[in-house]
Amino acid sequence: MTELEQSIKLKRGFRSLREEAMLNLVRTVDQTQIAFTRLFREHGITPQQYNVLRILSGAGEPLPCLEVAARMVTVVPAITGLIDRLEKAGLAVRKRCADDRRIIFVELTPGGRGLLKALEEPVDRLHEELLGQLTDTELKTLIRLAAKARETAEERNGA
Amino acid sequence: MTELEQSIKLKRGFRSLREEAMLNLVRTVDQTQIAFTRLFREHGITPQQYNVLRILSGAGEPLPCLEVAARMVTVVPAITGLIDRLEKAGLAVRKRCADDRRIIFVELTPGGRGLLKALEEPVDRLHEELLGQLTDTELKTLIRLAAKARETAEERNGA
DNA sequence: TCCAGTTACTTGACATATCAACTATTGTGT
DNA sequence: ACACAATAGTTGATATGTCAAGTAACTGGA
Repeated sequence: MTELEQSIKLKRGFRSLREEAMLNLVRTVDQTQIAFTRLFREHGITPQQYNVLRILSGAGEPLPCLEVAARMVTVVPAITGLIDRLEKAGLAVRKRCADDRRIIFVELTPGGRGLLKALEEPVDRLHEELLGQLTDTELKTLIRLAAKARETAEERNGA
Repeated sequence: MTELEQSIKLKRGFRSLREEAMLNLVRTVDQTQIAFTRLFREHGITPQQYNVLRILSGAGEPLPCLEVAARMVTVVPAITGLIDRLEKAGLAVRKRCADDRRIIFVELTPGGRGLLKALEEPVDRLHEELLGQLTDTELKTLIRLAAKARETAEERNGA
């Protein structure tokens, strides 16, 4: 396909097919995150707080602060305030490690575990609702292409 | 185990194919936005500020504050501070409308226009670099599936 | 033992997003 | 003309993300 043919097919405002793809991805994630943010807010937490709870639950054991941050896309300093707020909300607690006093473990409280349990079904339902129009085949294609699309970025960002 | 499961070190699998797709999308957008954020920072602006400049440039004329916000995924109150900072940086200016004194137009300054011009080539190059591994066919598929994936969300969010 | 480097976090400054509430201005109905 | 609703934006409180810089604790080598 020539450059001209390509440019003709471009929707107004996009400088290239790649830019169009990028902006489509960003908008899709933005829109879906808005829906999840609202769901979480109904339960008194933010998406990031939910991520921390989910990671702690998935690990099945207390994790060091930085380990939690590493499993999120979150930058290190941000984890401090995040855990501060979870602690204030009674959903998690900090526990200093006896062996290495630099390390501070984060642990789910029963309250945190209960909230996660209560969110399981609504979260599943929202995933179903938001992506319900896509067939399994389409979902697999989307997963494959999204993974391919971030390969270069992950290398550059040192993932 | 998929690449994403490895990279975020989930011990249990995804709860559903839809969740896997969702987390893949989020992860991809996060990673690519990190790269763009760095590029913009080298030029002294943030991704959001770039978006405002790009919208004003695309419109070709001054736009009301809320019109700018409407063209972004940005919530109304956030646009105020965003424009404050652009104004302070000398990249845009506010101009009160004479006909309807409630409306405040935002306009690019020559400096803002110049910055956009300087960013054109690096931004194109970054799009090329990040998504260069995807063929045109794959890009089109990705665009189509991403659009389909956000249909429900946009309806729910009143887009 | 002591010091320099590393590691695990925390803090501070700033940009942004969210919602609710507020001001200023305009339009509308009576 | 007056009361009230609608519109355009701003402000304030809170949550989060970014980087740079700081603190506390461990580690390895002279």
